[in-house]
Amino acid sequence: MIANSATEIDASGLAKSYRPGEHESAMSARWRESGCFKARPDSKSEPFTMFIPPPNVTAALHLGHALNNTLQDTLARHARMRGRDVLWMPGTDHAGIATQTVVERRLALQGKKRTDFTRDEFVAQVQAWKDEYERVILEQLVAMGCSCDFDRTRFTMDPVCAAGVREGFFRLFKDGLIERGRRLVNWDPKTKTAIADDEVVMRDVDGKMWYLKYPLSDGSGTITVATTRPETMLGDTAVAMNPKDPRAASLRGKKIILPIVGREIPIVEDDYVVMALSMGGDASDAKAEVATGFLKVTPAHDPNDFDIGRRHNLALINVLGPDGAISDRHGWNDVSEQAKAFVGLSREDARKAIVNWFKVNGLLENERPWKHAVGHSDRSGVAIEPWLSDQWFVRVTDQRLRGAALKAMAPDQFEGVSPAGKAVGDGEIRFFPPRYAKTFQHWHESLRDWCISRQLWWGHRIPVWTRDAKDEALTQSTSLRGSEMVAVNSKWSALGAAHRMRKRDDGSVEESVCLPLDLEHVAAQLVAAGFEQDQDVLDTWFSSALWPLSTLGWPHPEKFPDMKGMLERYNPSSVLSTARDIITLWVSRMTMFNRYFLGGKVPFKHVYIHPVIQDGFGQRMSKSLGNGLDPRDVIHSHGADALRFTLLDLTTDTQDVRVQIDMIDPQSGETFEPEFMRAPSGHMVAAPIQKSPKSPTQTMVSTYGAASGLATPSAAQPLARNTSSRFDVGRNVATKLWNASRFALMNTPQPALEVDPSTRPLLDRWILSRVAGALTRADRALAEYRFSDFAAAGYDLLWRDFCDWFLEAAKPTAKNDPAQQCVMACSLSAIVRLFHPGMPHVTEALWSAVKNHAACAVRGLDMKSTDLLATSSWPVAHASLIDTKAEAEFARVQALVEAIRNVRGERQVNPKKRIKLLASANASQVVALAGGVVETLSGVDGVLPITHARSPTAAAMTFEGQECWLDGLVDALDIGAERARLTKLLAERQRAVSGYKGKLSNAGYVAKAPPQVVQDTQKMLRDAEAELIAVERSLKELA
RNA sequence: GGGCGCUUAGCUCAGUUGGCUAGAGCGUCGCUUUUACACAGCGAAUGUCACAGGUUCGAGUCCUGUAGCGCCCA
Repeated sequence: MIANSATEIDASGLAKSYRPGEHESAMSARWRESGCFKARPDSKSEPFTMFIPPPNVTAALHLGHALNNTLQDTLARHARMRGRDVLWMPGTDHAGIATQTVVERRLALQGKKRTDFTRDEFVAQVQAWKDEYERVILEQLVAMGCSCDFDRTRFTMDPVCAAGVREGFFRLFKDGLIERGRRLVNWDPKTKTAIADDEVVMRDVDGKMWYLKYPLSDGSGTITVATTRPETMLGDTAVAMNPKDPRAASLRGKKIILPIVGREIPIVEDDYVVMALSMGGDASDAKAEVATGFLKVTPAHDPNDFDIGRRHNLALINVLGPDGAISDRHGWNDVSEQAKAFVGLSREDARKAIVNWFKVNGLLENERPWKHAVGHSDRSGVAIEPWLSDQWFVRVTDQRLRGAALKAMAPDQFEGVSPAGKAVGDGEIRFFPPRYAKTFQHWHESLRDWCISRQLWWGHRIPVWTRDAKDEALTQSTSLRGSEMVAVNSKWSALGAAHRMRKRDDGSVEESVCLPLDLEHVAAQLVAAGFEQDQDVLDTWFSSALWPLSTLGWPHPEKFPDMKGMLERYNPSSVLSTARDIITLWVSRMTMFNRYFLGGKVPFKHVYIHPVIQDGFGQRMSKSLGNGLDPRDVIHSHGADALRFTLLDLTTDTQDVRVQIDMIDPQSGETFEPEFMRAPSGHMVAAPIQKSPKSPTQTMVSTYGAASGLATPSAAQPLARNTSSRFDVGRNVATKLWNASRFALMNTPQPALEVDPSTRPLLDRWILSRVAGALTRADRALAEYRFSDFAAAGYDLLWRDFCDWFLEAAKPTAKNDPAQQCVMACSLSAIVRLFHPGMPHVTEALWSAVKNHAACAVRGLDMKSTDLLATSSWPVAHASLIDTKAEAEFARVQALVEAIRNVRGERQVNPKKRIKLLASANASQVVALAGGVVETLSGVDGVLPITHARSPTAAAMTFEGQECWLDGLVDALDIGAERARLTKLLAERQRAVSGYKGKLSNAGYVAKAPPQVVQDTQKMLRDAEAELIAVERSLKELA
């Protein structure tokens, strides 16, 4: 019959091979229909909770997401099988700047701008983008097998989350933890918005150091300042020097006439100034070498100068506009005739023009190349501009926030004396791997206030209404200190709003009213009274920081029918699994907010930081390099379980993981290693055009080629998708699991009995002990978030123990031994369960057949079965199942089998050839212990005493220091080959003997090492010596 | 500049209180298409554990220093 043999069902009840595509969506459907991923708030079981780090709706999930979600799902499924009530909360993040930017970029392709639309129209466009990608993301999670409670899927801007954001902002505002201030922010002149410190990436730039001469006002000469930013000199309000500088005394009290502008500015003395090398500067400081000892001070355009300005009470003169161009409309009032020429120039043009002015006027002393780090916007890529503007800040440096976060750390992970007290939540957060606790701690110790306003349209609009103070009496009665916002009592506060006032830099007074959600109707009254709602939206991380609260309906879960009791039950969560760079952006802020809003409760008990996935060259995967992998492509080429298993296997806790990129030939479907080249940026990338491995005339475009625009995919030259042969491991495991299950099931027709392991032969006791050991190993690995070890526990049990030894050894016996069938079926059931958290689809597909053996049991191995594997129990092995004696004995069996196989392999004997073993005393004993297993596994069909006559072609071997012979291996002896084999063995034994002798001749070793270690060495020496003698004798006989 | 890691077989990585004649997977080389699996089985080869010191009876493992790589924060 010519049938599709792969789909043919055999005696096991399973198809002949596992094809992921034929099972995955069916399994997903079964899980969904059963509702088994739903949290059970009413259950008595202990909850196990995770909040998914909500992926940005900017794009589909990449391999890093696949990794993190695989790890979380493995934990979730493991916990579920162990009877926990699992809530894995899914959702997505609106990702303010990032999403707005992708939509604006798409509009730009159509020649349109954001400002061509009204705010509402534009937001609707972004919303459409969000809907599309949210759907894709959720589909990807389902395709990967993630067991999220999808009915509870949240979005950071949905009404439930928005209510939390609104309340969080209101409370912080009311409590004085949110304030407005004119500060230097990281301004992105391209997107025209402020960005947070951690959205700034430092990049080394090949710039220049310019040396500008500034004349002293008394005409006594000039001093030279060194600067990398000459264009900001228009805003200089002082020149600073180090008080220790030898020239300080003679310059003290003098003034400078600022060139171009003509402004008279003081010379101030400040320790911050780096002294010139020639004036006693520190030779180990690279800056001393380029420094002149004089620093131009521009408080409005440099954070360090801002600090100097504060110390010396200097004026802030802002000479730049929001687009980064020189402007006289943002605080620069003393524009001279000469300076007017520079107004309106971009910062790049202004730099050239200023430098040129100094050159022309003989005031440019020098210029030299200077490599230095410049902050760039993570989003738009342009250099950020420290810029003065009114922004909203959360005072995270307040002890109620920062202090609470530090106190949350587990005391033994805190460096120094832990501040944790006995309050709720103190000392409860633990990091895995522990080294990341330091990152968390250091971040808080050097924290600055968090700028939360963004000049965007996409996001949570700031719920504050502002106007110039109008109520004179109220203003008079309020004691305004500096620029601090002060709470006032008013008709608005009487309604329940928070009303605060502050004095602006220019002396005018501003009043702000923040409305909680339930006072939304007051907004109209505020507007009528001349208030205007703030135009800005909140930093994305503000809503993310509330994720563990807002997704559970905080502050009013009673308003949402399905959230009753959820907050109390599922917050804190069990573990947060996330990426390294998120510790500062997210972990910290969730900790501060959760503790602040929930009476000290921490948002999670454990924080697991997963590794970063890199390409084969150790580079981060990125769209522009085209070196990313789409999980959907891997699922297509290898299957979801292969993807998952491989990712688990790669996740060790010491190193980031490398996944080298391969390509799929779109014509043949074949995977091949592409040709790489060095991109102009210095990165290694796949060459834009690749040749087909099958037919070199056929070409295709790499993802780098398409991303860089160096090649355009077409019908003749299609785009080649990325994959990686790294995922072969996972695919192979799925296949092995499938085939092993089929074989085991074929050999276990109807075992319905309970077996007492102690009545079973060595082989059976051994495999059950191995199952128990693997379960212990797997449980411990997951408890410590060592995912690679979890994967290895399953792999070793399945492949090495169950397939290579147990199934092979049981082949001749199982068919006629119901008890052994029971052991086989139960071991298989345990293995399939063990693999389920990592490889849910293939195991669930197997379960339809495996569960039919639920009637058999092994005493000491507890397993409960349900219709679905996902809800069946995790196997529990009692201590009685661990049989150290059986393991030790079986290790001897394995050693003997391997010794025989070694000789067979070396002599290239056909595996089918049956041979005779002339066994030593120990070997005979092991053969007897094994009850036929040695013969089965080593192809021996007769065991004779060592004294038995042997043919001239027999080969010598040793076992446990005793000589044995194998006879009947070959028809004619190749003396040369045999001599080579024995000579090699001889050298090996000699090396061993001298090694052990050396150890034992060391008096210190014998005297100080533990007796057991010394005894072991002595035994190994005795065996090695005996074997050496045996090999020597064999060699002699050969000659 | 500060912090955190990493450097072990051709490649990717394990190696949990120091006991190791250093392991796995892939790749390589033999033998085998044996009725679970060639996405397989059996066997083999391959390492001055980055380098230099130190502690110790004993160091891949602990300490110090050097070099290179990576990430985070300035």
